[in-house]
Amino acid sequence: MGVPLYQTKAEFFRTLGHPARIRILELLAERDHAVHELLEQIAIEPSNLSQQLAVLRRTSLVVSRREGTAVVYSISVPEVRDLLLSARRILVGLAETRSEFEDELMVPDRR
Amino acid sequence: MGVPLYQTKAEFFRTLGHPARIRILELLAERDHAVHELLEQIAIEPSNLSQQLAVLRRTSLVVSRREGTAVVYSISVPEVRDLLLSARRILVGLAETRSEFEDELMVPDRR
DNA sequence: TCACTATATGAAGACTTCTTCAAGTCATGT
DNA sequence: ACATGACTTGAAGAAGTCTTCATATAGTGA
Repeated sequence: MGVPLYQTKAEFFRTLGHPARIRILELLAERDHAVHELLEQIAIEPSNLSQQLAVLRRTSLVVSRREGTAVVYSISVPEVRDLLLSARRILVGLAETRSEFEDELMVPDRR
Repeated sequence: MGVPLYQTKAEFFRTLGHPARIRILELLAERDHAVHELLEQIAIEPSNLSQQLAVLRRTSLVVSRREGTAVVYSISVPEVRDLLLSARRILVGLAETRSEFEDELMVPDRR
């Protein structure tokens, strides 16, 4: 309480605002992954991956558990899937709008 | 198209990652607003508001038109509403998770 | 216990984003 | 033409985020 919702929302979106973190969430949306599995899919340094996982952990978007020698991550809020889908839809919409606009620019006199 | 989708998505979420921009989108999701109307609702300096509107314009999330002496903004992608709702749902979920956890901390020995 | 692999953390410089200030544009009424 | 109100823009320092490096910790098997 105290912190206004729009502030919290902004912080939330900011934690999604990084390519590696998006990829992590997309992979975890499919199924749980150990850190070394994420590392195979995402081309960044291990310590950088760890940092990004830490960001996601801080906001409780993911949780980790140790399994023997590996650490396995999973999404803690399944609704994140909807959000990522929503975002994709919006981006596709924006891309279309933009390319229509570019068409007009390319063929300006054609009705 | 060159730029990978997760990169584009990250940029998109980053443009949502600011309290003023969230408020702007929420207000515009209700109805179109002139800049001076936004200014009444959002407590920031006019030039700051303008900067934030510029960010939203650059990503084509909003469009502006001049109406006489005023400039009126509107949302260009209606799906943004779903996204904001999705986000709210997730945040509520997270808040609940966290407060359950805090309950455990406060009453640790009680089953 | 030691060496090894898997992962996390702290710190620092590079880089980006914010806020504010000063100055600029654009319509309107006089 | 000018003054005014409504907004925008560019620049600059402050504040925040990224990436990398060095170091730390936790299991595992020899």
